[in-house]
Amino acid sequence: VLSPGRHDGGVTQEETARPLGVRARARVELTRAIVETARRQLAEVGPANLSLRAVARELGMVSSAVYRYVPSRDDLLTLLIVDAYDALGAAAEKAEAKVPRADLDGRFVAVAKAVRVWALEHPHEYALVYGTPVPGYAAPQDTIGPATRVPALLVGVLVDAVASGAYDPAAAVPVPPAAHRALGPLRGFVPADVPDELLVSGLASWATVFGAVSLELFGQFQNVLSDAASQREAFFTEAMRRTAAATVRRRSGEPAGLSGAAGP
Amino acid sequence: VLSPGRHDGGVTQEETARPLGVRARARVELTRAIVETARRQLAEVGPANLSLRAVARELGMVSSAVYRYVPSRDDLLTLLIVDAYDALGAAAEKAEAKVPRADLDGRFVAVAKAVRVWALEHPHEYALVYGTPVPGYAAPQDTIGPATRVPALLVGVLVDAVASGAYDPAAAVPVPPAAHRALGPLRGFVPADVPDELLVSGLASWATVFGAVSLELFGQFQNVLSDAASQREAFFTEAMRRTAAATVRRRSGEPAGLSGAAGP
DNA sequence: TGTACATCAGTGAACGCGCGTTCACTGATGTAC
DNA sequence: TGTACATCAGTGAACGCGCGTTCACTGATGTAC
Repeated sequence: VLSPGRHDGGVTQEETARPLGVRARARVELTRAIVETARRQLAEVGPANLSLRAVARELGMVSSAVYRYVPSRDDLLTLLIVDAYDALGAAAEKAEAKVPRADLDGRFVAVAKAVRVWALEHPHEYALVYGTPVPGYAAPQDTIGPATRVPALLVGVLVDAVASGAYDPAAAVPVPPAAHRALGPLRGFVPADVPDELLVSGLASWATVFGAVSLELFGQFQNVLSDAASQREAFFTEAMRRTAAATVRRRSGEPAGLSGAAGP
Repeated sequence: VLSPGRHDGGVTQEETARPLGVRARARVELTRAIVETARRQLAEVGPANLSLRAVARELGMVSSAVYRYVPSRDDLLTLLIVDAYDALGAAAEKAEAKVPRADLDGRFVAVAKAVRVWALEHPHEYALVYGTPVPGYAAPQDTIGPATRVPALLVGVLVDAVASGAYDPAAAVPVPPAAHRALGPLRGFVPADVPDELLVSGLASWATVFGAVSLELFGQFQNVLSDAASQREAFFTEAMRRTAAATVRRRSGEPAGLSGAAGP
């Protein structure tokens, strides 16, 4: 019943140096159980229908008891959002790490495919973080760190494209001033030798990944793509390959995915 | 109070040849008023919190009276979904029609910008159709027609790219067999001389458009892009321009947006 | 080692709210002769 | 043109449900002397 989760229930080894007593241990485990159960129910009924009372019911406790462990429904949502970002980020990182560093397109495609697979396996958790925001819920600071794990991988590919010389910054076409200014916050995380052009393309590719996953997951591919899972996967892979080729652009002269296709 | 809407309340001139009596006219107008009010409330509270009772309240009628006009909450949602698709489709068509036919990139960018502007102006209506599906609601057949208006514009651009010779089908790189098979349903609407490659790129661009809009609307660009509306618009435009250039590919030798950037 | 007190977990009832939908009924509007 | 009947709009009450959150309370576990 008390399966291990990804949370500590607010009591950490760091905070209390001495070994945990019976009560403290029970608190940690019950908090985990609550989050775990909430995640299970989230997967069943979706973010909108997730309720504290139902979680309490499944755990055999009275609804008010949950408030000993979680201050409110919103806080429970925050825990689940952080978990979802972390799980998705971990899946993407694992997939990306398996690809040789020099294979930039491969790394991008690996991230994209990992996102898609995770989303198909956890549709409601995906919807929780990338779908319509839960009404009345405002994401606190805690969520922004975990949220950046996937984008960080994509930025890594862009950085390596420049570092390895696969992309030639000197050939970059400048973006309009207003668009340049829009990139301000992102500049805080990206080295200056990655040109604006590459950032814009990178963000567009990010949009392509999540757009494709969301369109598929939210049913927009009905009557457009076949229902066969393997065919959809093949389509997605092909689309991402071409997106990668068009994003991580080669230096002049070298063959480049889509560009190469336009050649003689 | 009884403002004109986009619905007819189930009683059309075609069905009843004779001029509408007082009762029939009142029925039409009240049904319109209900849908109109529902749309207003949708814009305020979002799809999840839309309720029949609240609509009735605003119209000064008792909640059960609404059932004379709308069979159930789901049917009301369907009406709103159809309306949203139609409104978005109309906005996109209007913007696209202003661009010279030969300017393929311009047509794509016009559609993309229209989608974004409409989405920013009607965030909840956008979420209703492109966000997380409403739990427990299954979209009926009525919605698939209106849903295709925007994609149809993009397909039009692809078709014209081939027809005008801007894109050379002979140079197309074939897609893997499984991906080809995935495109089956879409093939029903697209001429055979549009190669698979172009369909894949087109769908990816579609994903880029809605991905970028959704990421922005659902808050994923926080800490990434500046908050300034004009800068965000400039970024979006630039991203879409480059996406268009990478999608509607030129025949060999001609300068092409991003490809041109890689040249000497 | 034992005792007195403080802390905490969990209970059960309640508050106040909102929802979709049904149903018997009244009274007005339309229709057929 | 007038009358009898059928249709329909809208009412008001009710059913049955679920939710988040608060609060006074009991009883068990921990802590300090």
